[in-house]
Amino acid sequence: MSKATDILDAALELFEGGSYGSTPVPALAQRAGVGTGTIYRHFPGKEGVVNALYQRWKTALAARLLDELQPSDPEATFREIWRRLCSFVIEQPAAFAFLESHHHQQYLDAESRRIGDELDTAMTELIAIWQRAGKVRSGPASLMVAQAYGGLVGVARAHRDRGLALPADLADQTATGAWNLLSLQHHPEKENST
Amino acid sequence: MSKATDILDAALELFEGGSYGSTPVPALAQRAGVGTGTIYRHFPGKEGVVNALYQRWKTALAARLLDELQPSDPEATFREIWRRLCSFVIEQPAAFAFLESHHHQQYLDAESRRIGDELDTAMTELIAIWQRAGKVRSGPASLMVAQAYGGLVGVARAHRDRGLALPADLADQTATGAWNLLSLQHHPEKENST
Amino acid sequence: MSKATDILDAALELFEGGSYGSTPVPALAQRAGVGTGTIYRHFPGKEGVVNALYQRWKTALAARLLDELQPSDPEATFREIWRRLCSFVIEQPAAFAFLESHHHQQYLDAESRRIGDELDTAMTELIAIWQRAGKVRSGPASLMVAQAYGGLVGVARAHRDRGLALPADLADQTATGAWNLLSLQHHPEKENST
Amino acid sequence: MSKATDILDAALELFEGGSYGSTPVPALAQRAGVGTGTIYRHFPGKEGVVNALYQRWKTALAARLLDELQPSDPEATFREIWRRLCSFVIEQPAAFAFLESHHHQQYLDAESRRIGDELDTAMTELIAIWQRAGKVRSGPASLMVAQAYGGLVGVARAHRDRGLALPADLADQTATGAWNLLSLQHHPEKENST
DNA sequence: GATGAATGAGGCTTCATTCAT
DNA sequence: GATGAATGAAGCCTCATTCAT
Repeated sequence: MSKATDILDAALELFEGGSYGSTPVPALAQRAGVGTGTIYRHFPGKEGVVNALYQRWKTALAARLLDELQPSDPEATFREIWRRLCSFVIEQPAAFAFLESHHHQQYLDAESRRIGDELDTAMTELIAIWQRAGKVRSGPASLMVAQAYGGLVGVARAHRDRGLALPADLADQTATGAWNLLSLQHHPEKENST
Repeated sequence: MSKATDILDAALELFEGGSYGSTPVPALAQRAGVGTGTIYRHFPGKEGVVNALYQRWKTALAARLLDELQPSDPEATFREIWRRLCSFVIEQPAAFAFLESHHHQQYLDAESRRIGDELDTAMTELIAIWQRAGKVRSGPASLMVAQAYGGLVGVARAHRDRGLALPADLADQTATGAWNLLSLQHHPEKENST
Repeated sequence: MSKATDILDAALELFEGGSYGSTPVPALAQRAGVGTGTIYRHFPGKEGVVNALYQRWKTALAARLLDELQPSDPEATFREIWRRLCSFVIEQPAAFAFLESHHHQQYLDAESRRIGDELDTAMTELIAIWQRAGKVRSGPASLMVAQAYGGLVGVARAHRDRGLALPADLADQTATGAWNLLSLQHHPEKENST
Repeated sequence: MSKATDILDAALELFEGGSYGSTPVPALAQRAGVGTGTIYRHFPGKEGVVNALYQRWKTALAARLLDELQPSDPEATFREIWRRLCSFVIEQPAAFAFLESHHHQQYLDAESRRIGDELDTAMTELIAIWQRAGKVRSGPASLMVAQAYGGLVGVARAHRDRGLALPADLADQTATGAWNLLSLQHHPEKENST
């Protein structure tokens, strides 16, 4: 199985920036240190590689965020999830960037999409529960998740594209702001006045 | 010049989801209602089209955000920019999605990259100024920009990928949270206690 | 349409001997005097070429054998069909050899198989009618067709493979023998004695 | 040497229909119940297998037809050969089909071609002798052999391709017709009249 | 001797670009 | 200026063969 792992590791390096479409299979093989044909002994084809890679890391991310999560009050739970998410981003920025830049791409198969949606759904449902408990403001839960999660995606992309350093206390710097996206009431009447 | 505009409009529809690499030029020509050869009378090639499209919309976005911006206090200025940004997302979600999914792609030329960075830089400098004025918390300005801006990108992607409705008061729902990402102090010591 | 015809003509020359599987598409393009990509503008692919070729010649053969066939007594009708068949073999030996060496090959599509079976069926039914009229001996009609027709296939293959000359009076030399395959009673009791 | 025989038996099953070109060596190995590499311990390669198979069965066929053939008058001799030929077709239809569909294919080596031609030549010379003895009509002997032999090939192909049953008395049903192909005079002047 | 994972040359096909009309 | 048929370089993939086990 070492060859399959080598191939997936090489694929992560090469596909990370969204260059799946423009990376030839021989280039992937060379980076993995195997022959071109070896790719096809371990995966059904190029799409098989990108789907295996997506599933591998999306599963790892979901496990990281949700495994053995202790029940607690909403804000503490959110901060714990956020801390885990930031630790994943810091430890695996390439994998995180890959997952985001390949989300909902047309070459992902049904299983990849299912796994991808599963995490989204779990997060959105958590928010909805907290809304019913009065701990999160009203409004579309999926919009809040998208904004909070997207903020961290933006940070990861800035790291990859422009070399932004990821501080060790990333969670500390961003958790309060992220939680406020969910909990703080907005003041539409005031925002429209000048 | 109507043909060139038709081509760029067709390109926006086809490239939006990141399918630049897998869209054949003849398909672009057909969608634009012109002959294949006509593409090459108006653009140097396929990369020429995507670069022109990127520059067109990045320029439009920058103009929308910054033109005739009245000097005001930081929070009001931020809210005004945010309102303009949300109006752009709502009016041109395809263009916004295109800009994000093609950010820093390898086929973008130097001019496209320059224009892309220009807006990032302008935003980051604005934050830095506000930091020096004590209106924004300390920390890496580019990280804050990345998180706030990325949050809206996440919303736009959820709209495109999962059909999330973009509410008319999107700016109202998100501006306060976004501003807090920049202004609120975080409390690292508390986050580590439970 | 000239290019499509050029391609089919080249394909007949190259595929004739059963070498469909081992003829590269670029070789076919070169023989046809076109670029490799041009094949794919006129046919869905390599299998599309061999199917179009099969249907073209099988249709031509069927038309040659059956069009405007005057009703007559069985032997005269058989001799007329045989004469037409031999004229086809003499005029188009390559096409006849191609049809036989590709009969029932796995890459033939449903339409090709249908056309191929159609001619077989028409011939077998004609024999069956003549059997009921008492003009052809009893026994499996399809076996008789296979033997008579196969005899001419053997001649065509000997022409192709070993340079056997096809005499202008091929029909005269072979028609009586072919008719006797259908009409003469055999004498099993005598054949088994020594 | 059992492994070599297993490989040849598997090759006969797989190559019979003309699918030599499209059958991968690993598939052949699997059907034979041996490892892929084992093929190369017993044969020089894929072409070595098909040539060995061709020579094995062509030799077997020639031996069947000619061994211990008692001198007799031409018709009796022909009927004996024909009876042996039909028994081969009935007992080994796959081998007979294989021999015919691979006749004169380009991947056959010199030895295979020599053995293949040898049987053709022996038959043609027998006819020529009978012609000089006045027992067979005048005309190209190789054409007569081709037609008679080809008739049986047609029957065997109809068996394989369309499921035609091979009757136990195949020789009885076909021998007289086949002999008449050689012996009966044709009547060209009559065939042209109506 | 037997194996089958690994290889890479070569096959089929796509598509960005050209150019005669 | 506009067109789209033609092109061929380059991509994905197969499979005959090898060789370390």
